[in-house]
Amino acid sequence: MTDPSPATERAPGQPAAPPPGGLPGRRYDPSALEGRWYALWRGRGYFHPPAGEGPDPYTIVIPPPNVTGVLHMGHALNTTLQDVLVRQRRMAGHRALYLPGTDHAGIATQNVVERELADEGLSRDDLGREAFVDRVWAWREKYGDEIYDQLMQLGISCDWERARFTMDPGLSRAVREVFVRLYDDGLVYRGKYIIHWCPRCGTALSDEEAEKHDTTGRLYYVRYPVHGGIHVVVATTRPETMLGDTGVAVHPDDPRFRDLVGRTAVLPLVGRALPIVADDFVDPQFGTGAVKVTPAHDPNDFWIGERHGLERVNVLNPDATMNEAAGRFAGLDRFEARRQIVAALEEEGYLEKVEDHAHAVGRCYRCGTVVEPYLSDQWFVRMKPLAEPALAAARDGTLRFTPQRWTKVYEHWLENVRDWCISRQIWWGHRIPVWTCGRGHVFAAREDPDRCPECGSAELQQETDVLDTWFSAWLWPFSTLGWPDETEDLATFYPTQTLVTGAEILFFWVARMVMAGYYCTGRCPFTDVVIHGTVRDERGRRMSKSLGNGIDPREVIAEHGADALRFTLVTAAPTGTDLQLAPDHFIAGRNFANKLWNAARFVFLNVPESFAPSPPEKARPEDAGTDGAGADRETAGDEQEAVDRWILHRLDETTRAVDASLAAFRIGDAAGAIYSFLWHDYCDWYIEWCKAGLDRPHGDRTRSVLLTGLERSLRLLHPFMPFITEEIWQALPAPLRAAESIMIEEWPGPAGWDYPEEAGRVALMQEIIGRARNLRAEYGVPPGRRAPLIVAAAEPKAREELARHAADIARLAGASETRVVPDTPRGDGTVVQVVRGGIEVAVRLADLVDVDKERERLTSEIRRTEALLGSTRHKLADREFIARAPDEVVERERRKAVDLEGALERLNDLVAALEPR
RNA sequence: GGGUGGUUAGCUCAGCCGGUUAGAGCGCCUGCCUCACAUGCAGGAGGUCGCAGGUUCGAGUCCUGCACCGCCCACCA
Repeated sequence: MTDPSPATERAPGQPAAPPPGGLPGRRYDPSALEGRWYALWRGRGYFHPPAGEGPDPYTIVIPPPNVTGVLHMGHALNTTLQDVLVRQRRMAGHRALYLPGTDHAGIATQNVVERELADEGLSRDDLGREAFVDRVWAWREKYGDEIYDQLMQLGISCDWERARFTMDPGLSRAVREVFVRLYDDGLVYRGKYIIHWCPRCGTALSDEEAEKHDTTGRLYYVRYPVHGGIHVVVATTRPETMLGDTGVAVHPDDPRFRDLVGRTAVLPLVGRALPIVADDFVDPQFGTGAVKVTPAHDPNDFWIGERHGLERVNVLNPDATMNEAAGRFAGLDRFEARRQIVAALEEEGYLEKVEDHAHAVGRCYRCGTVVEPYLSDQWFVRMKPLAEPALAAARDGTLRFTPQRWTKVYEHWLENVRDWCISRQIWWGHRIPVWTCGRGHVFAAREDPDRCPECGSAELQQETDVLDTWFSAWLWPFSTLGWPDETEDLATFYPTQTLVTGAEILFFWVARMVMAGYYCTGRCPFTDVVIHGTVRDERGRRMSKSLGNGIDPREVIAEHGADALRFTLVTAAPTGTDLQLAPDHFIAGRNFANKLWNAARFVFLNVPESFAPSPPEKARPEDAGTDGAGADRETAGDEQEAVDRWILHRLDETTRAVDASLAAFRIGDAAGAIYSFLWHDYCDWYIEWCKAGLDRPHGDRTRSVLLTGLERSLRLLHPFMPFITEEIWQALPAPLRAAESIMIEEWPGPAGWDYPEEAGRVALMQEIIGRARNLRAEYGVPPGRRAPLIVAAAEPKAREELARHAADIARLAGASETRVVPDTPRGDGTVVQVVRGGIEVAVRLADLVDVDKERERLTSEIRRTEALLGSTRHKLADREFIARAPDEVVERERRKAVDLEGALERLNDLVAALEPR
């Protein structure tokens, strides 16, 4: 960050960065000023709202990025959207808190440090638990705040004094508090169930952490002999698990197997006797209608086994190699075992057939390894009771989703929620606060205990597992504010208002936060959940490190500035659907910044430093009145007044549009409205109009409007492009600046500039000018050539109005003068364009171009075009060409032909127009 | 299997309560270095709104069905 002192030392009203009377350069250069402003804002405490009594708070908590992370486009989008909302509310007078922080990301971080260790030829076991955890902490100390620097570069207005980390002492205390409460309430339990096991990470995962990937696998049909020469055929996708089979199940009503129920099958390769049981779970339609039952390796089989008292035989080691129960296959990796078992089955005549089979395979969300359903002792949270208030909140509107459709997804998950496996067999994280004493008493405790509360035994053993990283994340909205203590921060800023996130963590995080919010604080932790899309590359692929298709936000900032990045991201993000981004897109944001910069330069060049702007008046009732009254009054106005009023009217319209869009979280629309106003209304029309208006009698009024328009636009734009708006705003005349920074300046509301009559009139003139420009372009009029523009209007009133603006119309249309007449002259080579409301514009071609020369030019152009079209058509008729040329070349030729046909038609029309009628 | 989003210009997308001639940005074509900006200005070309029905005076817009693409969920091994 750059030293802020140059900006702070500036005397009031004396902008230091831009030289007095103007802004430097024809191109906006963000590189130097962004860091300077950020340091200044932060130094002045704008990011740090006080707790306690005061104006309405507005709180957003950041979805804490993984401490291992570097800023990617997803973060840039997510945090920019949040920052827009926070900055806008801050300007609107709220005590806006944007609370930042990072997540310890248990498995992910442990993996990173383990990889680092591996490079040194070490494993975590070489270090031991304590040393390893120290090592992770050291890693965090070194790299953990990197993402903060990156967020600062983005201009995110987070309260860094309130930054939190999920393993902070305070948050760790909150984790323990919740765990113990849940434990005491009977909502946490321990048990031996089938969970998702990642053999690479060596830990259990929650259902959500096992990502389902559609895969084409194989379905193996295996014959299991039953005594008496008959056999039963079962189908399996994981033949290696058959070594753990302890039964065969069929549907109770299936006539094919009625006689088999109660008998035993023999497990091939192993020889174990398998009871054949009848169970409703079995689908007679699928496979052969008979299922091998492997209670230790399949959740369904586990429950079948429970119902029928089948043995559980675990054949896998935690690293997914076969264990000693696998007999001669022991020691093999699961997939190698699969190959060998299939081969053995085939050899021994047990394999009936193999079919391709599409199914979903779970993979570890951290390392991508195929997870194994695995029987083990784990800790779970009973979710049903917690889900109820969370579900009610969505149903009764306490909790709203934007876009709304996510409500259903959220509800569906909660309605079918299953218990949450929260224990992880890793070392980095919150260790489960449960102890067992020497006499077997098990208890949970908020503080590390000295002795067993039941028997006083000092021989205590703490659980070795740590908690799922989401077990701290689900407390985030209140643990960060001091909970379980009744802090002032908590009282002031909780519940929060808006949660902005991607859909991919709706279940992991959002739904669970709502559950924890109700359970711990009795309140919904936020009122609005805004779901934005995923950032994809130009081919629609998710941006990711492994694909190498990511665009690094830091590079975009370095090249184009943070404002350009923010603006492009926000405008490219449609509400709730994914956004595709090519690197070029950021040029649009950069260009807009440059456009604004130069508009400001124009204003400063045309307003003397000493100029004292007077605020534009509000419309009085008669201004906005009926046609008659308005028109009467208008006859009194000067020629620039309508345009001055028009731009103010448009500014108010824009202000309302921005407010409406932001209120509906259509943040891109809000940015688009400001863009369109600034570029197309303010720059393209108003500034051009003003170039004459400034020298007219009411030039100072126009100067005031020019300044007002710029100043209010800057405020509207500030949440989106904080740096450039501050830089320009600081160069404005002092009377326009109430606050010391635009960041804390008042958010503009509509100012009562309702001038629909003038707005309509200017729109008409824009159209007239547009038609006139079109005539010039169509007939290839050389730039310097001026000729009278004829504007015909039947209505006397309309003629009167148009006559008042004749000079501006002529100037902006590039005409020598504007002749306002009752009827359009016909014949004599006069060409006409219809505007609307009975108004037409016309020029005499002979005034503009040499008709004979033009006819000649057009004729030769027609000949050239015809020749080109001929050869293109010839090509397209050539079978050889069609067959051999690449598709896109043929397609290009096709389009070329269409274009040429259109051009030819136009040229012929033009020639016809040259002839006097 | 269930759910859900999409299909509109060459590309990326708007299009809200059904209502003028379907819009924007980028790209493309033509002409301009007009003293705020060539990161710009002006003009222009380009669309059977996925397909088929239906409702309606009127349909990108509402309804039904279909197709394709995507995402989420799911205990048929």
